[in-house]
Amino acid sequence: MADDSAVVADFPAAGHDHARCLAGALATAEALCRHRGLRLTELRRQVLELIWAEHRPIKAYELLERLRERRSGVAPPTVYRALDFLLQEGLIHRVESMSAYIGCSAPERRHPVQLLVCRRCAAVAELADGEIEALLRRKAQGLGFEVDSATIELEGVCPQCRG
Amino acid sequence: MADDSAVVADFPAAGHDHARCLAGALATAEALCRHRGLRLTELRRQVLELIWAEHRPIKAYELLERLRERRSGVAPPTVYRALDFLLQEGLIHRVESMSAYIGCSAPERRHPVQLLVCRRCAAVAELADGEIEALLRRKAQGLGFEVDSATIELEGVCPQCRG
DNA sequence: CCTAGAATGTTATACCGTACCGAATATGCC
DNA sequence: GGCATATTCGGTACGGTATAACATTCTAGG
Repeated sequence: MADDSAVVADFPAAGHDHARCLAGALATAEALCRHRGLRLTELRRQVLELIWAEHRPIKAYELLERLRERRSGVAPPTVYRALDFLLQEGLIHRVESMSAYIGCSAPERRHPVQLLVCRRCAAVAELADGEIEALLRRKAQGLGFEVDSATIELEGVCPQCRG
Repeated sequence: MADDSAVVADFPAAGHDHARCLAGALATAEALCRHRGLRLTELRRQVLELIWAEHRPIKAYELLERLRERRSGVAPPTVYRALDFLLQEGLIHRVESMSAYIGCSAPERRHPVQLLVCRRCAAVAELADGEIEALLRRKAQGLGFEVDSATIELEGVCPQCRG
């Protein structure tokens, strides 16, 4: 049980209940914002919901389309502002290698983030592995470099797609 | 000497000789392409030269501007094609977090890449650390995930900027 | 209420990257 | 050399990503 808490979100299994984890994520976000004195407005909540509904990385302009089915006259800045807020509060992550966004599975605490992205089905697993974090920090320190943040993304094939 | 070869390129020191490492990089690229039976055309050589001349991550459209000072009628695809070739052959790396490109300091052999990017001066150090690679692979394997490639970028402050 | 700050609406534009097609150039074969 | 073939390059047009700047609306607190 040395690093049991490292896996924040495994790849979704076959019988995985989407609706349930969506509801859970929204509830957590609501609680978290209340606790931090922030406003999870209707817009922000809708964007977060659309992201979790996908349960895969989703692109900003895809969100824009979906949002337009619910609200009229939504323009890019509207989406990007909501994304900025959610990123800021650690409620979502940006997948750099895809220019896309995905819900964070453990937003209540700040944690290092390592993403495993399947190149077949685009499913994502999320790690918050302290051992990786520590090793990277140690290596950087060896060069006198002080790490502020890290982008760690592994592309490969998930267990489901390996069959 | 467990991991002495991990640091491929440290942050450039004060008295660092730009011209020399540019020349070295071009010579290496030339040798490497000859060895692989590939054509380091004038265009590709010029793009590689512009990237190394900067010695910092440089953006595609910045390269485009610089190229236009030497050639007439250069359009985006011209630059991107050259970049694709150089990326393919491991002669340069893409810095995902900046949408920019930087020369690889050890192109002769394929290696894992970890980049340390200074958020003050944008200087970059390059690691090819097998220990990091192995740890990531091991963690991924724990989830049944098979890693094909990785994007590892650390943002922070370099020793020079820390003063 | 009233007001200051936050959030959102709206327009326009900058930046990053690619599909596609045709021209030029290099390479291998006779 | 002359020819067919494949690679590379020029150039147009466009699509995807993101933000600047300013107007408007909403919200919380006095």
